[in-house]
Amino acid sequence: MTSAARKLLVTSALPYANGSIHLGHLVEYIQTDIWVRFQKMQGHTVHYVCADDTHGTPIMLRAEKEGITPEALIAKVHAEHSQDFAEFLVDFDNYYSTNSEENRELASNIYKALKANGKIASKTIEQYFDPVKNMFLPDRFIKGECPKCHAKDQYGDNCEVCGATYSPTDLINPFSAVSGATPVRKETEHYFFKLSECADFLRDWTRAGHLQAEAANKMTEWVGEVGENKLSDWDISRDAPYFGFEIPDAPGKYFYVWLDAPIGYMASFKNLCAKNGLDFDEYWKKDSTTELYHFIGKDILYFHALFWPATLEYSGHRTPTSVFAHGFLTVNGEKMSKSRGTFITARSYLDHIKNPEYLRYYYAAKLNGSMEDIDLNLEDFVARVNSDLVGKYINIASRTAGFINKRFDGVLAPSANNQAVTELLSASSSIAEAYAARDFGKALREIMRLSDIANGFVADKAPWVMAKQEGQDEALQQVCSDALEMFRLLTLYLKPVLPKLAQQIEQFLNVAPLSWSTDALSLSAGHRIHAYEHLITRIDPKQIEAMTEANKENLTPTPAPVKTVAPTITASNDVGEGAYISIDDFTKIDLRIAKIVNAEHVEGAEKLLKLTLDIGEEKTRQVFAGIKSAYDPETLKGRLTVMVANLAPRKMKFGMSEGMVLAASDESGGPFILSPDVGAQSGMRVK
RNA sequence: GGUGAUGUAGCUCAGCUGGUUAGAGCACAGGAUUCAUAAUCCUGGGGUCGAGGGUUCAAGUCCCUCUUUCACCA
Repeated sequence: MTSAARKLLVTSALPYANGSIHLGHLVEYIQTDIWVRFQKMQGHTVHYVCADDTHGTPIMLRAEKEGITPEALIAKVHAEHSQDFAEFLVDFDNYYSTNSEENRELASNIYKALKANGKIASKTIEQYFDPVKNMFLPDRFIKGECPKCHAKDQYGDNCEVCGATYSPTDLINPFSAVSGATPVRKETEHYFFKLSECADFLRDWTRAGHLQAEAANKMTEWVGEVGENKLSDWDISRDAPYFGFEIPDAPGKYFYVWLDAPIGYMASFKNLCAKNGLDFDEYWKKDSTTELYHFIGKDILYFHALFWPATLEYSGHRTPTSVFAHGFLTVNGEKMSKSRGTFITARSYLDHIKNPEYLRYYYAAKLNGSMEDIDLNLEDFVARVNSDLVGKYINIASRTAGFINKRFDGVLAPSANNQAVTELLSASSSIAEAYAARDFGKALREIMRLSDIANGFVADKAPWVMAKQEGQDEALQQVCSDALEMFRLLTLYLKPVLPKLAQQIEQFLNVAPLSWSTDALSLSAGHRIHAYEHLITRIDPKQIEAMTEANKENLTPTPAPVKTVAPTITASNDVGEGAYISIDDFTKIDLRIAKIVNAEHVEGAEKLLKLTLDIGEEKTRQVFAGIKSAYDPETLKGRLTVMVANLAPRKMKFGMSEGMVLAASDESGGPFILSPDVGAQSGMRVK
């Protein structure tokens, strides 16, 4: 281990100010926080900064939808995010916002520097424009028919049905997801960062050890070999209306959110400098000797390993020391899913499981510094926390402190160099190495092995036998003191992961805050500890059940959730709060009489029936409805009912669901599907 | 489709540059123990290391083909 004090600036990726923090996000913040805490415990100077990523079209449209200003929206989200992070013990030195004066100034200056360096070009391009909303449309806000498989209602960049990728101009019958209008193609001038001219720099940079090996391989694919030019220029401007920073010399043009987002790392740090009197340039100037680390998800490697270093390099700044990418989170082996109840927000976890350190421990046990995805297996989570933390680790104090307090008035015996204690002590450097390498899983495996040694030591010495014998007081005090010394070391080793528990234990042991430099300072003779109280409790599997249950989206009448269609049509949650809708809003819903021509069970689906509906179109519609509990498919065939015909089709595990059948239900029963009166025909509009 | 990863006991994962009978934790079975939040300790069962081919004295570890899962393709 290096002992010289280093200066580190560490970041986690900026969460977008458009939604809540969920367990997937937390992998990264917990990973970074553990690493940062470890580095601080090593005595290094570390600044950990982050911010909300606040710009872009989705934020603008969502604010509009909620009837508030973007500033109000991002302020609200900022408060929520800050609270979530604080409760998960993610200890940022500064949590800021990309919508700040510091960021505006830095983004402008970087842009000017790039321009002065000849790295900015302007070009007229043709883009889809929404004539009703009077705005250019990002790819994700244009929908239409897939040019390959002709699936309807696909996004402008790729088809969710056949997986084809294309540009929005390839879509058949495109429409704006914002207004529904048919977009027109319109010319506009855009500014580009000439990334193509940075290929040589990036080829070298990506291979110079700043990236994990897998990431570097991936970059080679993108940058291309020498002589090959695979990089194209990067479009960094957007037209008004856009929520972001206006480009200094270009009225009506704004920086693309991905330009100013990473600059937000700098801005957050600059804001911290102003508060703490730190020297901004020491960390960002071209030949800085400080270290800069970015923790990110593998999905945004492109931005952090190509755009970002190039932006820094050609604007006269230092480049990152390392970019650490991690994989995604799966829950019970599958992508997080709202219908399975595994799309769990930070808040929901806190409400049900309460203790954030359990999740920190489990994630740490799974993280190894690679880009592999990690799985949160909820059963394993319970078993691991209960067994490792309660059964093994905390048990050491629980089973020995009582003797010390009752028999020796809390006073410890002088530390005797016994073999078990020595072994725990000598593991210090290998555990530190594992932490430094972000192989937290390895560190925790080692720590649990040491916990086993400690428990084995206690079982071997059997202090409870000594307690009943005459003249064994000294030995009893010695054994328990040694066990508590081992407990102190284990607490030190676990502290980056379990900072709050460690703090409580420091109090119980009556010691100063533990750090790596104090590992050898064993509890001295005559040291007095406080009474032991239970510090953590086991997780009841019922808590997990309740949590997933609470996160299950209501599957009735159909699992097509309004939340996952285009952000612009996201329903607000204020139904029932007296919010009225206009007749125009209502007429947007195309309700039709549908004849159920076929109904069948879906293999593997607990709640769904697959319905084939005739609504007078050439083709029938396939709809998955969550009504299995109440209906036998046979009794449905031939019936008429009512369906929403223009609901965005949704890809489900079992196929596409092309609409939604209406049904009534509440806690007392249901679902009950609707039937029209006699005379109604398939395809009739309901209004 | 292309590229990069990935597939090791029921579950979650270790296995470095190829080298003795493939490891851990949980779960399971038997025993011990009662200090401790039914915690702990000892012993044990359980794997053709995704499939097939190849290189080698020797392959989970290298090469080829196929396959699983995931991501990326601006």
